[in-house]
Amino acid sequence: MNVTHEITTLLANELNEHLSPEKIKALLEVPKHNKMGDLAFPCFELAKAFKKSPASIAGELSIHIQPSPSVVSHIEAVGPYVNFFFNKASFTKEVLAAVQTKGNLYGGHTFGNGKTITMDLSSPNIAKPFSMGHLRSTVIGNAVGNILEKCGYTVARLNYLGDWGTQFGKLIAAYKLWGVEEKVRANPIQELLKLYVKFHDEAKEDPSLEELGRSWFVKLEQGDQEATELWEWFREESLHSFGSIYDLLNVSFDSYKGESSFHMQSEEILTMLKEKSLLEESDGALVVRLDDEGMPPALIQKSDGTTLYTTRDLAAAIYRKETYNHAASLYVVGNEQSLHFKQLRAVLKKMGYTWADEITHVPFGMMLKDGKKMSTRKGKVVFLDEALEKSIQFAKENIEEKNPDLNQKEEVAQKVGVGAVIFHDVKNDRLNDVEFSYEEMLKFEGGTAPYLQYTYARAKSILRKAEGVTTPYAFKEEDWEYTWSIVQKVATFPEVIKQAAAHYDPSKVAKYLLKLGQAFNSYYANVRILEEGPYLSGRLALTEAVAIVIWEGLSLLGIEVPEEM
RNA sequence: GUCCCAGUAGCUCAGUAGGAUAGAGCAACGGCCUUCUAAGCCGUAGGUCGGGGGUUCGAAUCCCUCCUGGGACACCA
Repeated sequence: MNVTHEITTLLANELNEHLSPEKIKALLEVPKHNKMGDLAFPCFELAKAFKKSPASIAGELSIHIQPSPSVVSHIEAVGPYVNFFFNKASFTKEVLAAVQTKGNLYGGHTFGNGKTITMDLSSPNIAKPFSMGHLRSTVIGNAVGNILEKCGYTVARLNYLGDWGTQFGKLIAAYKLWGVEEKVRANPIQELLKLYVKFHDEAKEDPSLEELGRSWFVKLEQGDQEATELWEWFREESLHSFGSIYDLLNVSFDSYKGESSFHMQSEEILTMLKEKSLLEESDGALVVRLDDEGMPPALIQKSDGTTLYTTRDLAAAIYRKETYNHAASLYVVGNEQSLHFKQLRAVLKKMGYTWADEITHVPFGMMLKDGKKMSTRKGKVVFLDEALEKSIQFAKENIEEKNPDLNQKEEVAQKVGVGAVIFHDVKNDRLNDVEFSYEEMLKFEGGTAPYLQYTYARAKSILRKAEGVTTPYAFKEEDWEYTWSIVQKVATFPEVIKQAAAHYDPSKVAKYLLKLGQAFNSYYANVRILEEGPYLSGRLALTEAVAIVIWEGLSLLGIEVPEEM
């Protein structure tokens, strides 16, 4: 896999006065079409130096350079490009050997060096149903965490529960006005949501309700017994209900410390801000001005003396640095909060924390309903547990139709159904808004998790029938088109992981897996794998490599993979 | 009003540290199951890359401007 290195060196020898090896390596690109080889060197930039056309430079280079035939089989000048064709046999051997020895560790890196990265992810609000919106943070965050771990980082997943704030004052007020204990006990989340929605509806007619809600929050922050008991009850019920969703999604956390854990520190924060003369009073509230950063001021304390989101986030950020001594602190939170995180970082910096730069907001687009943001207040949300249930049910129907004799149908249906939902959420660029649609989510063909799970199951089915995978890695001449397409992709897995980690972008892994899956399915349809003869071992090794990479790739995305389906 | 994100095939999206004929998947149409799981494979059709300028040998990609959609912008989170 050091073909690139070899080619770079040869080019550098030829061009040492004009281009550095680093520059050459950066210029090398993978051609768009297979017929153009495996690596290409564009000669445009050399045209001025040589006072020749790029095409003639390419022509000359292609003659002068003579790589070892065991690495590059031949070179072709096509227009302004020098195209290199790898020695497929030796390259393939190298790739397959690497996958076989490393197994599921293939594609990993060590550059993380054990350094700790904290991740704020999922962070649902208590007393509200887990919505499709929170799924994004959970699933994207979890996948990013897995990918970072694969790169050698230690990841601390922090579920910073939305369990504090004025909204709970409103909820308590609503419960006191209209709540029926038995109803809430029987169906806590649904009932609490009803109360919350009702509160906002009624508040439109009767603005004094807002005041009532705020006053209950004041009581809560002051430790009022009745308020605290109700809040604790709501919180407990919520955690219970979230737990089953996290089990289903196969996500776990290192901490469930929510916002409520940090409002007590607000006094310290205020003191520190005062000492640095950062605090200003404005309309009875306390703010930190950020004009010099071109930002609106950050509100730190409301005029009724209660804390705000930002106050608690400041305390939490400091706590995280002190507790985890992180090298980076990621916040997997919706794009609509980007101003908040800019302010958070700016305030921390003003407070003198140089590590404020370690804070990185990893934003993602919204889950939309009818082209608009979903709103809990208006009751306009899609509940995740319902969506998962539907998807699992659909997976069951598919099994009954396509493979009724399958073992462990329930378990497989769960993996497929949940996998489809997760994949649907991570396959596209984080920043894209997603219009929620069951039709889209319950698609089990084409670019979906079930497609990849199915591809894996087919590969495993073949490997089960074979008597183990051995060498030699030899390949039939007429199969190379299909074989090579797979080998190329398997070879780039490590680079894909690296890119995904660098951009905190799991969709790169998802896209990559789809390409690999397509290549293998095409191979499967055109090449008979289980055919006795001198090439059997090579085909099995290739099949195994694909299975390993798909399994590992899906696992990184947080998707479980059944052995059969 | 200010700032942020986005606009690529009928739909959902790739492709952006500028590069060779703009790619997938759905949907449509036509093929392929007496042989390794048809949740699959092969093929056909489908595009003034939102509009207009500019930089460049070369722009979906960089700059300017306009249009459209969404979001954020002081006592919600």
